[in-house]
Amino acid sequence: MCNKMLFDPFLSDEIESGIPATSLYRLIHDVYVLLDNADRSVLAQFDLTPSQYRVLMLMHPFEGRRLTDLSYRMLFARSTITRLMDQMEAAGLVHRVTDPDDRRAQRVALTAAGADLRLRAYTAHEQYITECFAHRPAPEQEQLIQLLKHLRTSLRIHLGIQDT
Amino acid sequence: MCNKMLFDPFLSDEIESGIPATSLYRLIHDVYVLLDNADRSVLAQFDLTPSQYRVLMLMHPFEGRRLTDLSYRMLFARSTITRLMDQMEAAGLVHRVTDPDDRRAQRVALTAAGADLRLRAYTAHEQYITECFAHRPAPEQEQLIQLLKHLRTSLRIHLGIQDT
DNA sequence: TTATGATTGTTGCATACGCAACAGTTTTAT
DNA sequence: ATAAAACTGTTGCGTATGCAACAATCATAA
Repeated sequence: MCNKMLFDPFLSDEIESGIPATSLYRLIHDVYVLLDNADRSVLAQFDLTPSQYRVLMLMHPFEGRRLTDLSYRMLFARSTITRLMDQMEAAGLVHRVTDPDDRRAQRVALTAAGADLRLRAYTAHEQYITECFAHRPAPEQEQLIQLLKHLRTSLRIHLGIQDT
Repeated sequence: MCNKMLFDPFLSDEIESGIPATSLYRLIHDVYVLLDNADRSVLAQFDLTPSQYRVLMLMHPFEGRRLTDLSYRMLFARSTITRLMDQMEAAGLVHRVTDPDDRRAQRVALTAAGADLRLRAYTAHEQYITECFAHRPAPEQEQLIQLLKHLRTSLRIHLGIQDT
């Protein structure tokens, strides 16, 4: 992690287009990278990587979740989910249960410790994120949310299905 | 890469807050991931990874750039830049020159092949990105750009300096 | 001037992730 | 009923990245 105030990952001295799509793309990238870097430090306090945090948030508090289900939702390869679950199971956050209806499948569910960490991490993370955005007025945030929701929907439709 | 229409990385059945900051955070994440996945396939046509593409765009067409400079701009570790440059030098896209003013430093500059690829990749990528966003009306795109610019500035200020 | 500290790029090591292959299981087609 | 296809989770392997340590060089202080 190498930060100075100079962060400007896309400023090309030559190609600096005024093309809206490219500007938009760069902005989303920059904002994501900034947030991701910040995330890491907050979640490290709970010994969680961003991926572990995300999958923790996806766990149903009571029912188990299928690994494949998680991989679809996170856009991760199944093997990555397997390893994430290995880690989190070793850390005592989740436990695997074989699915009674499908003997191929596993279901992973939160342990008590997992549910506890989930809540604590969420609380801290949510507070941190709120601070990050606190410097922009509330109506602006709301407007951004609406616009990004439209964009996300549009992208999901436009970028159809691929395969493993 | 494991896509189905089901992409929903943050939909937690239990914790689904209406907190604006969290929604905003999730949206930015989701949009970034969608775009990043799409990126990869476009850039692969030029044998470029997203990182290689980014650093290519950062290269000055004539002058050399310091590796440290690139690492700051990309928020990458210096070692990562070293290896990126190793690859791109091997591919004949850039070449290293020792800095005459500072014998510690290297400057990397585009080769003719690098400049050529840079332009071709940029053109294709820009066109693709434009298509991705084409489903949202232009004024909406402009509005998003303005809001994200504010946000990026705010984040850069708020998330100050760390160190390696 | 010299000694101490900072900076530059590189390398070794660890981690996170995707892809391909696999065996076990279920589903579908014939 | 059975063969073919699809799906599930796992493992091996390759790649991308960060961190820590390092030598060479520069900058600063005494």
